[in-house]
Amino acid sequence: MHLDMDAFFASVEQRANPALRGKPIAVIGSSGRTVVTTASYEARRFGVKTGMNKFEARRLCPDIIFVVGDNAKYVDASERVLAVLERFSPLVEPFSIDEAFVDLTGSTSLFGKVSDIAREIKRLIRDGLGLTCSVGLAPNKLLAKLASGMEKPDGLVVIKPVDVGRILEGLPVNELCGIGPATTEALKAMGIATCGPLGRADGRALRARFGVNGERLKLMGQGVDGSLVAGASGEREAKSIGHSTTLPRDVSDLNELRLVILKLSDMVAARARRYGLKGSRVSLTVRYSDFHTFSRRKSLATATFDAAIISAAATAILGDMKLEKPVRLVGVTLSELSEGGRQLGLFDDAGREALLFAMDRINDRYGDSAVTWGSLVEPDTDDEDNGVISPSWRPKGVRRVEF
DNA sequence: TCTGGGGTCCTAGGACCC
DNA sequence: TCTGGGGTCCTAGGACCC
Repeated sequence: MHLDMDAFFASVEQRANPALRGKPIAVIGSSGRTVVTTASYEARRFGVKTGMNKFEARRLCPDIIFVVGDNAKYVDASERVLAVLERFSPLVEPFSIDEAFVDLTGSTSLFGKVSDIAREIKRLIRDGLGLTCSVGLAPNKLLAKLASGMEKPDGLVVIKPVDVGRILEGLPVNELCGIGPATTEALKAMGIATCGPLGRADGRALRARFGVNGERLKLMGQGVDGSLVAGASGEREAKSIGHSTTLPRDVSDLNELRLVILKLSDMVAARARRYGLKGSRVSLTVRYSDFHTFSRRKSLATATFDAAIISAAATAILGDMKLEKPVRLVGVTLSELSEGGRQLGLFDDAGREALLFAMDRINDRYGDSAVTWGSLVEPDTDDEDNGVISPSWRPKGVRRVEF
C-alpha cells in the first residue's frame, strides 16, 4: 500500500482554522522570495501549483489566502498518520512527511482483505485527524505509488496483477516514480513515450543509453519492482545533513556570505549532535543570481559536529571559489556521517565537545539562539529561521528530529 | 520584487597505490 | 619497442523525489 495525504500542509491549515476551509489557500515560507509549498484543492482549480511564486499564484487566483507554514503542526499530523499505519503492519516506510509505503502482506490474517484495511485506515485518519488521503494497493511499491495518484483526492485504487498490462500500456513514462524530465526526453528520442513500449524495448539499447539503470527502466515499463518496504527493521541511516537559504537579496560581499555560512553551519552541526552523528565531508552550494547552481566539497581529516570546523571548511571552499556573479543561495551540507554520539575519539577535544552540548542544552531550554556565536550576534543577522519544512522531510525512517 | 528547501543515488574522471 | 591492469578514494555534477 502507498498512502499519500491530500494537499497535506494546506489541509492541516484548513483543519486548524475553520475560516480557511473551502477557500483557495497556499502554504508558503516566511521569506520574501518564498514559493508555494502546497496549494489547497480550491487553489489548484485556478492553476496554482507547488513551486510557484506568490505573484504568479496571486495572478492566477486573486482571492488566494497565503498561510505561512507551521512545521510543528505538520510533524504532529505526520506522526499521527504513521501511528495509524503501524496499527496494521510493522513494515511502514515513510517516503516523505506526507507519504508512506506499508507492506500488508502479513496483515490480512489479522485484519482481513487489504481493501478493507485501506478503507479502515482512511476512516481512522479522517475521524482522528480530519484529513483525507489517497491510497493505492498493488503487488509492489512502484504500482502502489502509481495507484495512489490515480484518483486524488480521497482515492482508493487497487491495481491487480491481471490489470497491470492494460493500465501501463498507454501510460506516459513520466507517470512512474523515478522517471523524470531528463529520462522522459531521452526515451522520447528513442521513440518511447509510454510504458507499454518501454516494457518491450530492446534491453541492449536501453542499457547502452542508460547504463545499469536501463535494465530497471525496462522492468518499470512492465510494472515489475522487487524493492522491499524498508520498515522498522531496515531503518535507514541519514546520509547527509544540510541547510540552505535563499538570501533576501543577492549578495556579493564575502563577509556577508561568511556570516550566512556560519549560521547554516551552526544549524547543521546542532542537528548532527542531536542525531548523535559526526560528518567528515563538507559541501558548499552556491546559486548565482542567474540560477546557475554548483557545489564544491571538501573532506575533513576527522569527523566533526562542531559548527566552527564545518563553517571553516565551508568558508575555505568559498575562498577557493572565484565568484562571478551575485549570490542568491548558499547551502552547507555535512555528509560521510558516522556515529558521533558523546563518545570521544582519540583526537577529540573533550572540553570543546562538552561546551557544544552545554550550548545545546541551553538552547533547548531557552530557545534556539539563547547562546550562539559572537559573530552571529549582529542586528541584521538575527532574522527568524522559520522556513517551511520540506515535504520530503522524514519524521521517522531516518531519525527523529524534534522542533 | 520570478523561480524554496531537504534529501538520495549514480556516474565520470583524476589521483594515487600496488 | 609508445604508454598494463587492477583497485580505492575523492570531487563535481546531474537526475530524481517530496
